Amino acid sequence: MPAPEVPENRVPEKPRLEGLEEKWGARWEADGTYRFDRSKSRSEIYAIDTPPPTVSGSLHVGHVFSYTHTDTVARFRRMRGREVFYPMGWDDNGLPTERRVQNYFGVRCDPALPYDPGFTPPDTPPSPPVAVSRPNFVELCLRLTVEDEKSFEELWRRLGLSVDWGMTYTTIAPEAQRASQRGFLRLLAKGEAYQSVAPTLWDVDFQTAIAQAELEDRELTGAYHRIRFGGPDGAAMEIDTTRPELIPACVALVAHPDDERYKPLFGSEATTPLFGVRVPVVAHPLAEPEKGTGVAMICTFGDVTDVTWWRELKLPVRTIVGRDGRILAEPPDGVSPSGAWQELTGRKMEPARTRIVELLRDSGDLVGEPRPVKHAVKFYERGTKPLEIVTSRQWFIRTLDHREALLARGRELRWHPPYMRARYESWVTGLNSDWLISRQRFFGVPVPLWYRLGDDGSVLYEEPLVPDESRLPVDPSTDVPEGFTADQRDQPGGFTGEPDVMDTWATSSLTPQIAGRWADDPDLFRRVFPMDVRPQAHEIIRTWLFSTVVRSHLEHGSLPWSDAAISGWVLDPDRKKMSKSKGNVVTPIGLLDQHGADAVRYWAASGRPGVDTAFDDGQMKVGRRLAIKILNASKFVLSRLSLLPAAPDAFEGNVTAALDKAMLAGLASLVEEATTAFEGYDYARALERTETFFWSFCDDYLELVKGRAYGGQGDEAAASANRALTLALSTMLRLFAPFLPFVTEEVWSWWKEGSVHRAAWPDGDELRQPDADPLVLDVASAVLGEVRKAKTVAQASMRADVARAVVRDTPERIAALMSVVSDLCDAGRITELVTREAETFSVEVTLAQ
RNA sequence: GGGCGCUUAGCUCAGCUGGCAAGAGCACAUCCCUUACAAGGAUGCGGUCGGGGGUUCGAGUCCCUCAGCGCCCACCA
Repeated sequence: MPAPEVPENRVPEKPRLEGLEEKWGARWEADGTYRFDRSKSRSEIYAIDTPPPTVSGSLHVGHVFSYTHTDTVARFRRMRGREVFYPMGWDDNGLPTERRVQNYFGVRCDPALPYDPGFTPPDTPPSPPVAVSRPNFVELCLRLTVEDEKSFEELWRRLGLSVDWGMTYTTIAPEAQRASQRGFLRLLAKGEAYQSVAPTLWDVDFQTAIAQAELEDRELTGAYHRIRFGGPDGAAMEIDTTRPELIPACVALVAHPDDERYKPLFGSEATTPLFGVRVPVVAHPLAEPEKGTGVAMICTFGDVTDVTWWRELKLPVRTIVGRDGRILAEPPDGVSPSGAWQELTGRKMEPARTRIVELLRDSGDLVGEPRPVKHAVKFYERGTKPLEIVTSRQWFIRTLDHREALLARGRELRWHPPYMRARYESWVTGLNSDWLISRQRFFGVPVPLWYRLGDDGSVLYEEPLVPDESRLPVDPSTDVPEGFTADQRDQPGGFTGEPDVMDTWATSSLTPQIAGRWADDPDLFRRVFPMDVRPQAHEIIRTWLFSTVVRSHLEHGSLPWSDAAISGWVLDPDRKKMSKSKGNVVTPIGLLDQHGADAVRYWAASGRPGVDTAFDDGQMKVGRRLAIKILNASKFVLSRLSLLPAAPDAFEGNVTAALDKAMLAGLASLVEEATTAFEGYDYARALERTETFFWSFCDDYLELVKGRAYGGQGDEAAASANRALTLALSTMLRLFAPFLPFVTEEVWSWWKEGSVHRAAWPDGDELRQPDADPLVLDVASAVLGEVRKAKTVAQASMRADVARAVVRDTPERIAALMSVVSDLCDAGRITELVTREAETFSVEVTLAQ
């Protein structure tokens, strides 16, 4: 049978990985391969709530790791026939951007300054920094983030993320601000957002309030100071404290109600050393008799326990710490401005502590010497100084009232891996305050409110002026509330703008609403919400995941998504989390240059869901080798086939050989296993199984079938082999496509029309042959292995001829072996194959001379 | 203080509902230029599955307990 004319053989002579990323990246963009079709209905769509990376920093290996995980799932779902809604977002509002802009341009924001339309930043950052208005500052933030976002997009394209780049959002853009402000106003209308003047955690460097979710504990070395107070009965009362500088802020001494030592003193008064202020001795169950002397001083405010005591015992306030972290100029009520106060005022905490210890030692009120102690101190996670507690007016969203409902939402959500839910549970269970969303910062979404001013110029906070939703987004510092004119700003009887912005989480908690264009495109929103999956890292369960659940629960009465896929961290080889500060970060673009995108993705996809994974460039080399192997094996399968460029059915023919059927049966099981794994978000298992199958396919099946495929056993036998080979290749390419999008697309293009990434995910049922016996391939592989071993032991080439091979095995396996004798003899170059029944398997090999 | 996870070859890890005379890759050793692949291929060396106890015909796999590591949470004067 003469081979038909081949118009063009698309299999390259020497397949290479080089150039595939540029080639296919451009093609996917031109063809709109990953473009989202918004005409599809909710049930046809698979919607992903992509984490928007913080653009004021750089993408690191950890990002590459976790975004690859999501991309494999997106590609799987797309091939399964879902229309995948997979936008990218950039988180560009908030403190990180402010800090970067300050350093990059050498500016600082002064909200009191007027806007300067002609402002251009100096060429080199000046020191000290130039003060600029808030609108000027915001302009600079926008200018810098646009640049960052370009480079981020470039990296993601190199990595091969299958996002629709036409749907990108940013958290500072007007659309995001509109969604964020709308969400806030609706909570305000429902009474779920409220303002309160209360002691809150305060960062003295950033000079802003901090939410519970942004706290972290750090171990510091401090010292217990035993301090003598004047007791009510004339005797001394001693307390232990790590913060003696707060003595002037002391408002009471406290002991446990059942503490017999102090029971008689409750209700009487003690006197503070140095300041001579009389403070009550009170009882509260939080005081621990075993700790120190059993008596503690309550200050306003040294820590959150002080706040609890102060609130529950209705104590007065003696504020001594200012918002800049220094001791105030004016002493609190009852403290004399002369004497010890003069020694402390204006000092920061550390110097104040040093000084007051000297004073106490001089006055004889320090008992013994300070005893060093290691203790946990609360910090803002981005901060460098311990947090103080400052009384201020702040905005909150109610969470405590909804604790049970939020726990129920956590149980409704499907977690991958499931044990990650424990982190959510412990966070929600441990909530101790509502969600503080206002920040005294500049580059963020403004709290969209104004306040009426009284005739005396006082701010009437109780009467916020609310903009109509149609006006959003508004900036209260420049926009004017309905019914007022600009010249009434900050005038008695006029209005004033709310100066605060919302915390970045208050906006990013709405990523499903922002990406789905809740405020601007209700039709789209209905098609994508609630979404299918939130992929994210475990460290931000208490912030991003939690806050998103809160917003969706309060606004829509539902979960924001049905599944949460939690990824782990990348650890450096010393098992520490990779981070910039440790100086062990490898740049992602360098990795892609060195190993190639498919190889890097292979490493990433090998990391189990939720599991912290070691950075391992050995794995990337393995991934690269796998990609090369796919090129070469594909070339073998396709290159000699005469009908190559024609349609897939050019390889029509029946699979008749037992060996081919056995291989396809194994492949069918693989497809089912990979599908199940992917549906449970276990991409790593899908990859591992596919890879294992592929290597044994190459090592054993390909070797066994080679001679027959070339026509060594006649046309019909060759047809079976070639049919099975192409079927297997087509299947494996699709199984690998989510992981290795570039190399699979390349091979696909050699013989198929369209993108492999829009091809249908394989179906195990279509591969399975009715009378397949998997044993055939197993036995043949085992015998082939023994023959190879014999050749290796004899230090002979694999081409060496085998004069005679005696296979001993069970009758069942011998029967299976009989159906592949010709293939086996071809592959092993065996002249004579003899079988003997035996209990255990063995092969006796005699090489030809 | 409470909780979660991990502990399997030198290294990085699989091992899902108990059947494994314990697996992969890397590294290492020996051999092989074989027409898919020498930036390859073949073969091999290497582990009493953290310790102890229990359930079971049978445990890396289930239960108890101890230890180490990591993380999450906690009102840590």
